[in-house]
Amino acid sequence: MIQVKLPDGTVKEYSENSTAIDVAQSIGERLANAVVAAEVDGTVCDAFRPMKEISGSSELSLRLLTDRDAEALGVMRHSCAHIMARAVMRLWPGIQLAFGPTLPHGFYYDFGLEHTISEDDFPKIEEEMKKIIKEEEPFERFSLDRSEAVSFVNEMDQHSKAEHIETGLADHGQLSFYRQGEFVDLCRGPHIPNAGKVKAFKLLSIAGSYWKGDTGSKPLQRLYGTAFFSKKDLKKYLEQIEEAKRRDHRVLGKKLGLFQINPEVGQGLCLWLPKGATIRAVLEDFIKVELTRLGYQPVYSPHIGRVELYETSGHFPYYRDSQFAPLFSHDAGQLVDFWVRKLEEESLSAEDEEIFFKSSRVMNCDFEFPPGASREEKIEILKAWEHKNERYLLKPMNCPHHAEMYKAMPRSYRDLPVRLAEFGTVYRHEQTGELNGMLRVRGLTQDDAHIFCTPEQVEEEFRITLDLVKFILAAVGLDNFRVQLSLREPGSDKYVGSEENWERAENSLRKVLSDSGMPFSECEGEAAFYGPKADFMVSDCIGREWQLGTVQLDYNLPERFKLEYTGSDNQPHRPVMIHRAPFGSMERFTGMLIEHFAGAFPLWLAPEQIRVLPVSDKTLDYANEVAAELRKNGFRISVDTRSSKVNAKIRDAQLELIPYMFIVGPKEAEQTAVAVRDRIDGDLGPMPLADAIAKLKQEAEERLVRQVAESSFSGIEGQTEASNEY
RNA sequence: GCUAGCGUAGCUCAAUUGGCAGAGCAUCGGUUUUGUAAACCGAAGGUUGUGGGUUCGAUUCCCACCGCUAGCUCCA
Repeated sequence: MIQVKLPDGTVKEYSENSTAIDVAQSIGERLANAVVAAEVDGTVCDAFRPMKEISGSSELSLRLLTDRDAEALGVMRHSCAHIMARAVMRLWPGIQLAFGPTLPHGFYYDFGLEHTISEDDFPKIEEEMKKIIKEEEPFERFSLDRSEAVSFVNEMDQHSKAEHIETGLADHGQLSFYRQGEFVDLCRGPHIPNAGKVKAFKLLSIAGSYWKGDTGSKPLQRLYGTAFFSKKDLKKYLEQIEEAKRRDHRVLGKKLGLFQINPEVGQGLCLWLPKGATIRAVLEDFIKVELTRLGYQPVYSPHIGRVELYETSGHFPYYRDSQFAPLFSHDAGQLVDFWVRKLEEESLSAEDEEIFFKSSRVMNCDFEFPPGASREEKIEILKAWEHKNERYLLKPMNCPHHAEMYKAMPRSYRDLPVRLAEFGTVYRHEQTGELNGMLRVRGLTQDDAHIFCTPEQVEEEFRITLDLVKFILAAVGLDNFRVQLSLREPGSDKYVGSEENWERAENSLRKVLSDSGMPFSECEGEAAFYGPKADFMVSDCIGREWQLGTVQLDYNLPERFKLEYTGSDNQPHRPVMIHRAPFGSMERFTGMLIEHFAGAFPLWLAPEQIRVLPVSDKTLDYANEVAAELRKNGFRISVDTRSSKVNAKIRDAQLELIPYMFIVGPKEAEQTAVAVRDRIDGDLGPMPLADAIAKLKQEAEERLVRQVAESSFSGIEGQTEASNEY
């Protein structure tokens, strides 16, 4: 017998092999039908599996999960992924199963298949899935030991699964499988009792992927879908996706004339149109005031720098693939650069080298190879030539420039921390497929700064910086964020700096984050190679997380640039560098904000804050007087001088999401008043112009955020990347 | 870069099963002088992303390229 404790505290006895469904049965037939999964001793599991097997004890606690429990949704979605794979297998035999995990809003399944699935195939697949669901066949679980499992999956021709058992699951003695009809899959589970529990589902999209994410391995097809316990929930979800599309920053950016990314200008190169540029300028002014308050000093650096600068910092050639190609002042620069790389790769034939050499002569190069020169000697000669000629890189980051500025004068411990700030524009040659509106671009401006401090000051500087990021996010009402503390990967040698420094840095960051009370998670292996970092992950309206602000510790660059300060002991010491960017980049931050506000910016950020609407041409003169007064008070405004009806002018201003309209006619002109219309609350009635100005001035100065479009997805809870697979 | 899909007027979208490319909004010109979400009349706007091919004929079918979108990989 086993003792089962239920959530209400009652304890009941059941026979040895009882399942959660048996327990539900003993309570009532309807409950037994409603059970989707179970939670035994806090672990979500199959409702049809003997509870003792899960708990390992004869005394256990049980929670029955029905369609009202969030945990049940993830279980059902994973079962739906199996059903989808089964349907695809029926339609196109020979499918190679890979992985099929649950996602926050759905699921996917990766598989290899000769036939290329397109969206036209979705109805067919969905039809087959419906058939499977209608049959309500049960899911069954069984385990095999390692050797049995390998031969079992090989018998089924699922060789990827066999490989996974050998590699990824090397430490598992027993492997579990789930069978549903003719479909069997290596899977950790849990699953729903039978396919009939899936009440509403939809295939969403198809994409390419790779076995275990390795681009060098075999390509797979990834089929995305989602499932819910009711048709209503599914419909709601699909409507929310539509809503998310409507507030897409690319759509709004075009409609509101904020920015443009124009193929004629170049991929990923953002053109800030006047209205978008205004928002950016306001944000920059806002942050500049804070930086001055915190003792930062402004600096400027050019958009290009010598390649040698980045060789010193270590960014070249390490990040060569994601940088724009160097600019060479000598015609043969490109040739020699390529030549060196071919020699380094040892992939240059004698004939090709002869062509290179002839070409270099044509291009007036002055180097010679001594007879019988070795590969190394040739590289040395070519590199010496390169160093003699100018090579520039479009600035991929600002740090090396700031490091040089630190070195511009001798530093004493009394001067530290030195905080150098710059809105620095950098260029990165991101892969074409990575580009995404303003959120991922090739030319971006970081609200960058580097703090040079003593090791003892790190903690305090980190704390101040965290507060700054928090303050700035709060100012725009972005409060849906978490901090990710990125640490070393234990045992890896890809990091620079001493063990002691890393230990100290990681502990400092952890301590400050704990003290701050901010929610944070630790992530091993995500650190930069030069130090640990804290990244602000902010959620957008379609549940995507974007890394905005970042604070990073760096022990590497001070070393490479030989930065020093004189300590109180009159000895040279090495400072620590803190890289930080509260917005991340102006592009990404503004893009996020457009979606966050769904284009309806608060008064302090709105590109056009007030529009003056004369009722007719007869009050144009007064409208212009009002406009002059508003401009004098620093507002960004315009006057709608068209000869159309007030209704039309209001409609246009409303659609352009302008926070306030001042409507003026003969009545207002007589009393130096304005009829105020609020974008949110509508007509506020007439008030003296001076009062209206005072009211809006206050609202702008307080940076009041009155309206934040609700996040569409806030209502839907899902597991974050639950991996039901092994 | 990879996989799949898409590309028609400034914008949103029609149409052509291969046979003169069409509407609304925006724009421009006129009429209208207007009170809290769309006044009326008219005009203009296109080598259907680019380049090839098949065809009597291609915007439609085929190929390549460019760009966009979703996802993968990447993000100092």
